[in-house]
Amino acid sequence: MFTPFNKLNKSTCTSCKDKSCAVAVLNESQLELLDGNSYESEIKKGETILRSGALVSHIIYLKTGYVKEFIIGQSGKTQIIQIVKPFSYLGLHSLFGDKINHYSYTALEDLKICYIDISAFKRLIKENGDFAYEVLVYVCKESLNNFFRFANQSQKSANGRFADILLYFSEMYNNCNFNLPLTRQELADLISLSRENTTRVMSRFKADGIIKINDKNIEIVKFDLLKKISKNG
Amino acid sequence: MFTPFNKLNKSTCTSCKDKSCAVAVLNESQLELLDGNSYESEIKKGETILRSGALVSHIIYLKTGYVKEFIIGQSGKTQIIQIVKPFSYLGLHSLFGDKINHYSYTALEDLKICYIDISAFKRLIKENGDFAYEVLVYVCKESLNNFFRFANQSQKSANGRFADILLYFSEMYNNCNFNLPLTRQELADLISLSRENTTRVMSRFKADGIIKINDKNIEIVKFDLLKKISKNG
DNA sequence: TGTGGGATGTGATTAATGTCACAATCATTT
DNA sequence: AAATGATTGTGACATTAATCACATCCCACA
Repeated sequence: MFTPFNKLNKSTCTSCKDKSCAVAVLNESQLELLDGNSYESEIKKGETILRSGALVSHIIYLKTGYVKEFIIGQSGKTQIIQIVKPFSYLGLHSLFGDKINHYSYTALEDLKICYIDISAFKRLIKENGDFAYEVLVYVCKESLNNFFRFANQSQKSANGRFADILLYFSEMYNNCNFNLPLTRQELADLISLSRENTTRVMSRFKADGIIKINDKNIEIVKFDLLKKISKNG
Repeated sequence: MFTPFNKLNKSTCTSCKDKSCAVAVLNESQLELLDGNSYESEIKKGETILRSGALVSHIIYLKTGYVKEFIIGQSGKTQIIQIVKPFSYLGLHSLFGDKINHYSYTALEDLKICYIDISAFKRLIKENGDFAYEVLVYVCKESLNNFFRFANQSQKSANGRFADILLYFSEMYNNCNFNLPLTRQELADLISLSRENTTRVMSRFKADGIIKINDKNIEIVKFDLLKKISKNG
């Protein structure tokens, strides 16, 4: 069997154990099409995966690791949209929008991604309705989640926002004890506060015994109180 | 030819002049399927079209008129997500999410909508890849637009937010002179400010000769200055 | 004609948040 | 070892926006 150059030492899409929900519904020949139009790559922590403003030639599937999705606003301030989890697509919204990428993505740790050619991806959508349906589900869910966070955030004060983001991370890692993948500044950019105010809220929560802090490590001690703060403030 | 009861005096989807971009790619038999699973309805100004929390049995296509899309946050405050324009779908995100509707919609004026049965809609997506593609384009564009607004808004002060929303409306109506479809309170809920602060900003802009105000009617006088304010804060 | 309720504008006050300044820590480089 | 720069915590202060209070205005309706 012919093995394309860029597939050396790479798994095929067919045998991939990290398939997305959408790719899971593809048939054998469609998987081969995907396989012939995608290639795997490794990214080092801190590297930029995709930059806002770039033309979209590939969409990116995140196999392992966490990624920061952000934009730089008109005033030059950074706004972090979300922390993207494994098994997600990067740049998908922009692909179907206007072909220009709208978000920037940087790796929060060493990670593995797959580049997928956009024309192949589009062809799969048009050929396989179940695939299209799953992509739609993905896009809509993500959109709903992020909007819910944003909308709630804009109604809350600093305490409520910080409580929210702690719950967000504890849910993401499925653990009350986790290592923040962000600096304090990035945390601030995620909840739209100043860095100083963010650390102040952290100190207050620590002093009140709601959380324990050890550099990047955070442990939620009073979970219920945190939920109450998230709700009321 | 048999005419179903609910189609009396209604146009068919085939002859509809207000088709969405997605429906425009359907073939004859698919249009008939759509026709058999949708019905038109009229809504009076102020009526609720769809409520957050309801199970999604139909999606709604907005043929004419403007609609307010909003959620009520955990604290009870209202957050308006966007003003939905004609030729848009209502409840689409929720359809592909978890079957529960996440946004509420009320009519800002008398308007015409079409209810479309969700199973028929899903069948069209799975049957016709071009249709699915167009639906994806719609969802992604809307998502990008709204995020862009939200992300920018969260970085701006009251002046910047109000300037933004004036530009938003003038673009929507394609006119520097327009009638606000919202009360001052709703305007405040759209840009996440208090009602009082919103009117104060309006008064300031009026005093500075940036806009003219006559009740709900607003005329943008100094367009360039408004853009500058929007940009700088 | 009068009455009640919603919407609106504005002043005074309070609360929250951003900004500035500075010190401490740590990792990396020279 | 010294130096540089990034990150973090914290106090003082300035700025901004929310809240409270109240007066108008307008409209629907008795």
